Order: sequence, then structure tokens, then C-alpha cells
Amino acid sequence: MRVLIVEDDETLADGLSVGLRLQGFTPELVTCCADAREALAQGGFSAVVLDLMLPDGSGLDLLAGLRAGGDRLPVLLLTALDQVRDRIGGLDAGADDYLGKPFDLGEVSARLRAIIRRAEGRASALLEWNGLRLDPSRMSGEMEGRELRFSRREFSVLRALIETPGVIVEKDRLEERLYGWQEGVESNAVEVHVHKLRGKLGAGFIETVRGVGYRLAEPRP
Amino acid sequence: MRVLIVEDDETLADGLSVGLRLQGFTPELVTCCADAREALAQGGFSAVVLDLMLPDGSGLDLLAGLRAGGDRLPVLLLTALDQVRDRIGGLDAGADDYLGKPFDLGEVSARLRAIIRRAEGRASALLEWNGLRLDPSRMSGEMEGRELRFSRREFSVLRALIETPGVIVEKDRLEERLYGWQEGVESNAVEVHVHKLRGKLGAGFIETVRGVGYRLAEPRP
DNA sequence: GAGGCGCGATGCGGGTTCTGATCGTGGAAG
DNA sequence: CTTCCACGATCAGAACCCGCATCGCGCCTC
Repeated sequence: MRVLIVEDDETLADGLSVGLRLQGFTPELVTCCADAREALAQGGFSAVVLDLMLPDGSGLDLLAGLRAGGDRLPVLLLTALDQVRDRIGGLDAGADDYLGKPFDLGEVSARLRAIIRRAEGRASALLEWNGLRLDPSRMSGEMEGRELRFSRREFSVLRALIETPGVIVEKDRLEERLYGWQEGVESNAVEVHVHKLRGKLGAGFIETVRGVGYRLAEPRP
Repeated sequence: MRVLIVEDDETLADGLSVGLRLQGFTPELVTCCADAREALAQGGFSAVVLDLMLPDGSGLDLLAGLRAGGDRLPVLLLTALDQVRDRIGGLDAGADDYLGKPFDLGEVSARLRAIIRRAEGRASALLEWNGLRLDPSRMSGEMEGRELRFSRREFSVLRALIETPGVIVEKDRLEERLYGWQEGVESNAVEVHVHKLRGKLGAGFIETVRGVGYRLAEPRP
């Protein structure tokens, strides 16, 4: 997940960058509004971590410009200014969030995930592969005219697989998806869910790659 | 999009102003009816956010005057909680929607967008799904010819669901809707309201998605 | 003071998920 | 080709969590 970090304090920027990378994000770093605009214009980001105080202007202006242009990209604001936080506090937009310095890295990534998830719910893009269509906002799927229902865990696994169809997803990564990269399970829970999914999707839809993980099968020509 | 905010509480006005700017609006701020009339006379606004209690009169009078003059400008009414009941009749005086304090900024901008779209003729004023029609300005609904009345909380929940029919709304989200941005208290209030709603709408209208939230059921063919 | 509403608490019921055991299988080594 | 081992598949039960239906209390409105 690519995340744009807009932060001019070098120490902070480095910390954020390393921290977010450890959490599975792919951070990209810019240090001023101008560079940020340029990067955003290229697209491909899932979210922005934005400092308020920047050398060439306020992050608020950057954000306002973004919104005025109709861009709904999730934005996490970093602010050292308590009064600003107070002014805005509690009135923050549903899609965005604010964090006052100093902050803890765990919280940054947690909130990032939260706002990204929300934004995805808004977009409600259909995921599709090999005759299966998934609707994340409904946690349901459709295959050959039949509607498929999934439990939360089942859906998480399937979604992780269908986001990169055909690509192998390591079992560890799937576990992360389910349990949030903090505590793993000590059992074959993932396998169980895969098994249930196979029951619903038919054998052969999910392939096993021994010793590595799972992937969705390529369509039969 | 220029929006006129008529609000005398400074904290609130600031918050609104900053928040709406973040959402891509161009807010303008006045603190009393007189200034509001002056600003409106100049035109160029897409909507008005209007507080009821103002130093030099009620926002209702302002609104009435506006409508009497034939102005159809979309108006979003802000009301303190305890005023809702008293003043709700005034919504028939021409407000397009209302919002009780405390409110969440995301909701303010969402509703602003909605009433602006509506004014441009691109959306209907009524929320409708599967035989149920909701009238936000009356907090009432209609189903199979019967009129349904809802309490404020019930209506909030139902409205949140019907705004994205068929889509799962997380319970956290529903709680946010009920309590504003505050930390959700430990309670099953949402469940209770859903229960009451089911009593009025019939079982099966609202579906439970275990571990996630609720959604309105798809119409049965 | 009656009634409606909102909130919190409770116990029950049932789905979901985890766990551990066992069985099946692929693949490399011999 | 056979054997063996490690990993995955399958299964059933247990544990857990969640949601449901109530109830009572407090508050506000009538």
C-alpha cells in the first residue's frame, strides 16, 4: 500500500518512513507542498500523511486544494499545534483523522489503516476474477448467478487473494490480514478458512503452493 | 463551492469553517441574521449552513424571509438537541435538512453535498428502498401505505442504513452517527434501536452481518 | 405523574473461529 | 520405485464472541 508522507522534519520523516515500512506500507517521502502536489498528481497512493507546517506553506492549503479538486484520498494530519487540534478537534471529517505530536508509530499505522479501510468502503470497487465477483461493501460475492455469503474471516482471506489474482500470497501474510500483524495464531486457522472457501467456490479455485502460501488459479482457457 | 455559514458560536463557527474548507468547500462566515441577509443579497452561494439561535433573531425567520422572497437556496439547519422537537415544524418552512448538535463534520459536508445535488435536480429528496420511503425533514416514513413514526435515534440509524442501501454499515459507524464523534460508550444501544426498527419495519428488512454491522436487505424478487 | 425514549445490564442462544488430532499427499532421498 | 517426512487437508468439538430479547432506571415531555 503506497502512502505519501509529507514532512519536512528529517528525523520525524525518517522515523515515519521506517515505521510504516515495517507495518507493511510502502511509504514515499516528500518535504514540501510543491513536491507533494507533483507526487499526488501521479496517483497510485492509498493515503497521505500530512504535516501541517511545511516550508512552502501549510498542509491545510494543500489538503484544501486536493478536496476542491474532488480528490477524496484519505489524509492523516500531523499537527504539533495543540490549538489547531482543538479548533478542529471533534469536527474532523469522517474520512480523515488528526494526530498530535508526539505520536506513537503504532497509532499512526492503526489510524492509517482505519481511514484507508473507510475510503475503500466508500469506493466499493468490485473485485473480479475468473467468474467470481466480490463486493467488499457487502461482504458478498457472486458466481455463475449464485450469490455467495462469507463470514468475516473467510472474506478477509478471499479478498487478500483476489486483490492480486494469480499471485502467491504467503500464509504469513494472510495471517497478518486476519489478526493484524501483532498476534498470530498457533494453529492452522488459515488452512481451515481456505478449506471453507473451497467448499463455497469449488475445488480448484484456490491453489496451494506448498511451503509458501495460496493463490487463485488462472482461468482455464 | 461557496457556502455561507451563519453561526454565532465562535468555536463552532471556526470548526465548521476549517472543516468545510478541508472538504473542498469555500465557506464564508457571518454571525448574525443581518449580516447573513447582506451576504445572501450578493448571491453566489451554493448553500447555507444555518444555526437557529442567533443574536439578532431566529434563523427560522431568516429562512422564512428567504423563501418568501422566492429563494430556493439549499439550507442545512443546525439545531441543539433540545430544540429539535420544538422547532421541527419549522423545517416545513423550507429547510432542506437539519442536523442536531453535536454533529460530525463528515456528516455536515455529506448532507451539504446532498442538498446541493438535490437542488440541482440530480437527486430526489426522499430516501427510498424496498418499499420504504423516508422523509428526513419529518423524521417519518411510509411503507405499504402505512405511516411510520420513528424516534430520533431510530431515525438516525435507519437513515444511515438507507443512505447506502444494501451496503454494510459497521456498528462503530452507526454509533458515531448517534453520538457524534465522541468515544463510544460501552453499550448495546445500537442493537436496541435496530431491534425496535425491526419491530416497525418487519423482520428481514434489516440484516445482521455478524461481527461487522448491519445492512438493508436486498428486495426479494 | 404518566408515558415515551434512551441507555445500560443481563442471560440466553447460536454462529464463528480456533484448536488439536488425524488422515492424505507431494516431493525429495535413497 | 519405494520410502519417508513434512506439510496441508479435513474434521469435530470446544471456546469464544456476538447479537438478541428483555428489563429497569433515569430523564424529558406532555
